This record gives sequence, C-alpha cells and structure tokens, in this order.
Amino acid sequence: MSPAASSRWSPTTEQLMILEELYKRGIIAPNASQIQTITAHLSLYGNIERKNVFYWFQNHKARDRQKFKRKLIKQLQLQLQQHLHPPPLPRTLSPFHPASVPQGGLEGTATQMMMNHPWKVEIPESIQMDGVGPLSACSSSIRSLETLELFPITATNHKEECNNNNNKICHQLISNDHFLSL
Amino acid sequence: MSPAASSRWSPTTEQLMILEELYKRGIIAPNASQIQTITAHLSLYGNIERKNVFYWFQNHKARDRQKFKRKLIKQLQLQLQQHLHPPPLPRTLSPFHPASVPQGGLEGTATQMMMNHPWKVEIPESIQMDGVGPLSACSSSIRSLETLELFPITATNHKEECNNNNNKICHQLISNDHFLSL
DNA sequence: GCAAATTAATGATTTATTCAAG
DNA sequence: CTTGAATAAATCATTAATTTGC
Repeated sequence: MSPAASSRWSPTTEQLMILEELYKRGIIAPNASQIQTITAHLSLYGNIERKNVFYWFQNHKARDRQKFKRKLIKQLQLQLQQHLHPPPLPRTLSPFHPASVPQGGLEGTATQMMMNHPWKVEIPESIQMDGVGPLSACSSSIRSLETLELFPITATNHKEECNNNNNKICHQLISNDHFLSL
Repeated sequence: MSPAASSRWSPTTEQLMILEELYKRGIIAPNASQIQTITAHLSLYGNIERKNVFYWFQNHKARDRQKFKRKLIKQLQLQLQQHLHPPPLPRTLSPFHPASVPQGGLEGTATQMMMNHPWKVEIPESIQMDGVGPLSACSSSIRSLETLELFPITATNHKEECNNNNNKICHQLISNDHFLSL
C-alpha cells in the first residue's frame, strides 16, 4: 500500500485530540505562524500539511457555531411552546429559575465563549513568511509537549486581554499575516 | 519616500489593463501556478504580490456577478412593469424580439460567459509549490507579452475543451493545487 | 459476520459579506 | 464610492459510521 493513497487528510486520534485541546484553550483562528507551529508539531503524529490545520480550525469554528445556534433555536422554541401551553408547575418558580435560562456547559462540549470574538488578538509580530518566506521562526516553542502541555503559542487564553487598554494597537496587527501559507 | 509606504496594493494602469484582458479572455479563477506566472509578469510594471493577484480575480469575479445580477433584476422589474402597464406598441412584436431577451453585450463589459463555470479545467501538473515550495515552474512562458499577447497560460479559451472526450481525466487533477501560495 | 446500501461527519472549495484604505 | 483585503457562510465531495439483508 502506498502511504499516500487517500485524497484527503484524515487526522489521527492524537492529532485530533491536540487540535481540540488547542481549540478549547482559545486557539480559534490561528494565524500563519501559529499554523506553522501546530503543523510542525502534529506532523510528529502523522502526515499533515499547513492547509489541513487551517481548514480544520475554520471548519471547527463554523460548525461549533452552528451547533450553538441550533441549540439556542431549540431552546427558544421550547420556551415558546411552554409559553403557549404552560405545563402545571409548582407556583413558586421565578423567571430566574435555571430552567428558563440557557445555562452553559449543557453537554460538556466547548460551547462557551462564543459570539463577540475578542479572538482578534494577534501576536505583535509582523512576520512576513509570505510565499518564498523561509518559514523560520517559531520552532523554539516546539518540543514542549510530551506532558500534554500543548506548546503555549504565546496567545490568548484570558478572554479579555487587549479589549481594555489599547485596542487600537491590538487591532490591525493582523494585516499581511493571515492566509499566505497553506 | 520608502518604496513600501502604502498599506495596500494599488495596481498601476498597465497592471490593471492586463488583468482585465486576462479576465476577459477567460482567466476567471487562476490556480496557483497561473497566479505565479501572472504575478511575475505584472511585477515588471510595479510592485505586486501573489495574493494581490489572487484577491483581484476573486473580487473582480464577484463584483462582475453582482453587476450582472443587478442588471437582470432591473430588467425583470422593467418587464414586470411593462406587463402591468403595457405601453402602446406596434402590434407585430414577437416574444423573441430582442427587447424581451436579456441580450449579452449590454455595455461592452465582460458580462458574457457567466454561470456554468467550465473553468474547472486545470493544467495537468500536480506541482506542489506548497509552503517551502521553490515556486519554480512557469517562468518560461514569461516574456511573451510585449505585443499584448498576454502569455497564454495553457488554459481555457475555447469554452469546451475537455468536457467532451476524457472529462474523467480533466476532473480531479485539481486536488492540491489551489490555494497554497498567497 | 460481511459487504452493499444509506446516512452522518467532516475535509476542502467556492461564494457572499464585511471592513477599511484611498 | 470604489475596491483591496479578510472573514464567514454555504456548498461540494469524500470518507467513516451505521444500517440492512443475507
């Protein structure tokens, strides 16, 4: 069997686990150098290209949102139905009862921190790496996994980081860095 | 003035002319190597990057379609109005009269050959060029302009070329070639 | 058990929308 | 107002789950 018989990448279990862990930790839309690092790391566990990583995050984000929206809709429909046909309830049920609030952690999946993406925060590096770029940089943080520590890619775990003080600086540091690789 | 003082590319007149000519000739969504070639060529007339070429074609295609759609809608509205308030017309007007057909070439713009994109035809080269790729290839066809001949990128001017005989071969040669560069 | 047939997930592209420079 | 750049949504296509009949 040739080792590249498939037309599309399918992640190994380990790769998948790492990707999901990264996502849960806040790497939602990695930039070029992050992608490079992640790819390098995951290639220890099987064939993988940068574009695979890119696509994975893109799709995961989108489908996570879909799931979230669907849940919201379902809940709203339920609420509506209950509004029309109120079931016999114990009298002392305030509108703040957990049953009428879309509480987070509904299933253990990563359906928290959604909408209002303050994930625009980027690493203040206007690295080029574009096209002929030597794709150097970011190879020192590699080799820090091993204990499932998931090589800290510098970025964005505390949901608010830039949005307070100097969001003018944080914004628009993204510029040329985004697509490019693949 | 530093030669890279602007934050975004703005095409020179010559670059724009060439791009539009290419578009009119059927290069609607160039693949990686086409982009490479075009970029190399256009860089003779000013600074330009691959991603500029990519984005230009993407936007041009999209906005051309927008224009087309808007025109169609407008015409349909007109027809509808005329249906409701039929103006005094000469009796002998068949439904095939040009006035009732959205005829092409309404303005000289490239509003023909739209929809039904058989532009999927690609060059049968599964060149990689990905990331570290040496971005070689396709530098031989360069230097054939000069007489506005617009360096024939191998592809797709006669709308039907592959769709007849061996479309199984033509199809699925696309695979890994598309994004990558930028 | 085990393939053929269906369905569900998900990798990869394309298209539409949005943001912001000029 | 136009248009380069970037992101998100929609769509296509292939692979994995799964069902089903034998």
